[in-house]
Amino acid sequence: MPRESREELTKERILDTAEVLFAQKGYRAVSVREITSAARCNLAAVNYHFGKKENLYLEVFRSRWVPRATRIRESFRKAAAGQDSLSPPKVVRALAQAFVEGPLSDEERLRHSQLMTREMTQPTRAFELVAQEVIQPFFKEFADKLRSVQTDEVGQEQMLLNTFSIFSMVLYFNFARVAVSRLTGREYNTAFRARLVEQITQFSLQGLGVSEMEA
Amino acid sequence: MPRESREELTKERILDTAEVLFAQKGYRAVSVREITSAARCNLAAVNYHFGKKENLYLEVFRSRWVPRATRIRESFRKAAAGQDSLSPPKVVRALAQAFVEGPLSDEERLRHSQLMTREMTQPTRAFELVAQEVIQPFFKEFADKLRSVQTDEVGQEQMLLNTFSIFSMVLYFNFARVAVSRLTGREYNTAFRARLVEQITQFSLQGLGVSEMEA
DNA sequence: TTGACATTCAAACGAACGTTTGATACAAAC
DNA sequence: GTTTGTATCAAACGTTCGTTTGAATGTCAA
Repeated sequence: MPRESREELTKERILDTAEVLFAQKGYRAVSVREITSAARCNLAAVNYHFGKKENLYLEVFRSRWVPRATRIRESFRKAAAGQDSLSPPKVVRALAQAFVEGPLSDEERLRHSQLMTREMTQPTRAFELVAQEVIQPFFKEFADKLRSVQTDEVGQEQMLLNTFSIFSMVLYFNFARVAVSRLTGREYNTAFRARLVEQITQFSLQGLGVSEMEA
Repeated sequence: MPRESREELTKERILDTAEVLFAQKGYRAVSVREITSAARCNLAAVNYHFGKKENLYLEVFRSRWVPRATRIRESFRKAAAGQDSLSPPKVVRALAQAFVEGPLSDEERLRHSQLMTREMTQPTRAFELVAQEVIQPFFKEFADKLRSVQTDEVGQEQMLLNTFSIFSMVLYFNFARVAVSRLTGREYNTAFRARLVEQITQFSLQGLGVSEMEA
């Protein structure tokens, strides 16, 4: 058996398994023994390939999470570019679709949101990676695109907060699916996900159907 | 020294300390030794007063989290009742204020959101308590109040999803404050919290300032 | 065939974990 | 004064943790 393929097989298997378990239970709740036995390899393999457990966690973000975030971003870019003429509703819908219906499988989407939510609630060293390489550039791209098609002038901070508002819904409907499912009584199937895209888009764009403002 | 006060002092000190640490680091990442040494009591005190670590975690929700959630709910009720005539903007603003500027101190608010977010992402036995005694009745009360002042008819599921959308922002701007602070460059002081209430209210009610819908 | 290198493995390391134990201190009840 | 029940304490329990070790195995170049 060729050397490289064998080496990579174990290493890749550990990364795949570790990502699933870290997303499900969090860093501390997953033991190295649990990872290696699920990945069908020896206990010492983690330390051999990654040095220590913490490095494995970082490598999961580098080699799995970031590429997947890039796929989402490209999906958004593609959905937005596919339109003849862009408008704010189309940009927002493209974002919601990329995240909720996008290129990921259902399991991937759940994992992705869980890992990201974990880093947002209690940042580790992986947060630097996530913030610099993914969140910041993505926010910038989305805000630029939205600004370019909006008629009225909107300040930079207002733009950023609007982006956060949209992202909060996108993330929430993914990571809190247990609570959402329980309270709505609906499973996260294709129909419900389409419904959520509609909800995020419409809610972001027309609020609660109230035109007059001020309390 | 009277019997009850001594007993309660230690027990209450453990609960206070445990809540802070569980909120900061999560259940698994906090050891019983860490709690008892921070609470200045003996290691065995946790098992004496609560039986085991898991029961302590549940008791934190029962005796600390739920009462605080009740205070928030009463704050919302009061803010909404204080108005002469209710309107959707006033109801939404009352909710955002109750959560972001409400009766809690800044540390309390952070703890509250962190514990809730943890239970939403990976529910434990505490989630049942939270869902039944707090989230469900609160959602119902908010939805009823909003429906009663809305002119047009809105379905029950639509109402629920709208509530989720608002709550997603409220929760997100609390629990993800590290990310929000980093990307906006603003601290979570009084001024910024007032700004966030404005953002949540306005965003919920008028969207992005776009009146025409459909993509 | 030999030597160098990469990978896997069973076994063990010390440290930290949740929990239990039995002694001690102390206030109230008899 | 003795008994009873509650709370605290130091110490130890057995288990699990992340990590290390050194031998065994396999692969390729010389």
